[in-house]
Amino acid sequence: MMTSSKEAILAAARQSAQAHGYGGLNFRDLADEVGIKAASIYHHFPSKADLGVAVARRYWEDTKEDLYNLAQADDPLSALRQYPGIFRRSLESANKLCLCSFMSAEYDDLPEPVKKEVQTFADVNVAWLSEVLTAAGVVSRNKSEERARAIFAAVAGAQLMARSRSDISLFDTLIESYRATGLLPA
Amino acid sequence: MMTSSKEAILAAARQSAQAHGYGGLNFRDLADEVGIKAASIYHHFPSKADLGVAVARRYWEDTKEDLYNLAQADDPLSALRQYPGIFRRSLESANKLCLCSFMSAEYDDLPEPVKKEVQTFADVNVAWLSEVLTAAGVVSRNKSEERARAIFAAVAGAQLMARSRSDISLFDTLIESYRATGLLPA
DNA sequence: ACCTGAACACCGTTCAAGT
DNA sequence: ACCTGAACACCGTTCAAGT
Repeated sequence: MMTSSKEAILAAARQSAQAHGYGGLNFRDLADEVGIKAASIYHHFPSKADLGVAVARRYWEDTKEDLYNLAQADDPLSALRQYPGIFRRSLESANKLCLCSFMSAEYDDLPEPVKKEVQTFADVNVAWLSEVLTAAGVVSRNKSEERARAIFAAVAGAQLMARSRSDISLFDTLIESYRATGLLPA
Repeated sequence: MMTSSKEAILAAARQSAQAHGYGGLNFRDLADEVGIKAASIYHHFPSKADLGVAVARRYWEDTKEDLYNLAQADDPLSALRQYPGIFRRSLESANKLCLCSFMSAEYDDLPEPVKKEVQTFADVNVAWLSEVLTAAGVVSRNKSEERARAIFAAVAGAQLMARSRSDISLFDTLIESYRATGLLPA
């Protein structure tokens, strides 16, 4: 299976951005990883902003597919209960953060088109949660989006806190607390 | 009222770190703001790591005092209801993030002593919440710390999401949702 | 199309010198 | 004590030029 330089750059950039953010993303290390020179990256992505857009877009596209598969494979309530697992997997993978959480922190220094992709990531999550919450009968349709936002923000916060202690079990405990208090369905 | 250079550096560094993170903090811009030269900062802080430690420590010290005052001025339940206001004020101030949320994202690239201060910030918040939750009779003592962590993580997540849309009203809505679901007392 | 050398801008840091 | 100009080594970013 042949992997193009462009795809290899995209994959490496995603890993780096989840660990070091958009600001911490650097072309020399990225190039080393891919096996080309830093300047060569500019042939595939005209600027760092373009790379940032491509990485963030691919990120929400992949997440959207994961969420779709989750909803296909299971009933709404089961799918909902597995949702935090997506954020857990980032922590399992070298204590990495959701790309869009990191970029939300970096909001002030993000090129405008990158900001848009970050917001789309949130939109994709909220739309999916909203749909599944309604289908599972957890909330009425007119309250589902508000609840979806609350869940998304809280799960992202749990991931951030767990990362700051390199402690996945803390993430699990937080999610359990969200269930115990009623933010997430038990 | 005379402000020493050291205090001025500390204040400016805090503002910058809340907007751009530890990585985005740079001595030349900082010096400009204070009205001295970059090299002069080293007279007060021997290295960037030392400045980072000082900023983070001062940050949790100030927060600890704010929390103490909050608990002094009001009954436990009122104090608890005002807790999210601390995070709201950062957003009001040029859409800034909690310093320690930003540094949690940057965890991989933080000097070890800075990581410690970031964790202390979380500890201070959790200890205060735990105390107030118990005093307000919201939870039993043996469950208060778990609940305190959940609230801290969720409120930090709400601030992060609101920042990514530059929308304080989103923060307010999220907090209201936490109240409606029972994570926070109504 | 795909890649690179070399330059540019900027960073944290140091240090001898100035007040 | 407190500050600075100038320099250092390094690194991210860019572009004109190579194949």
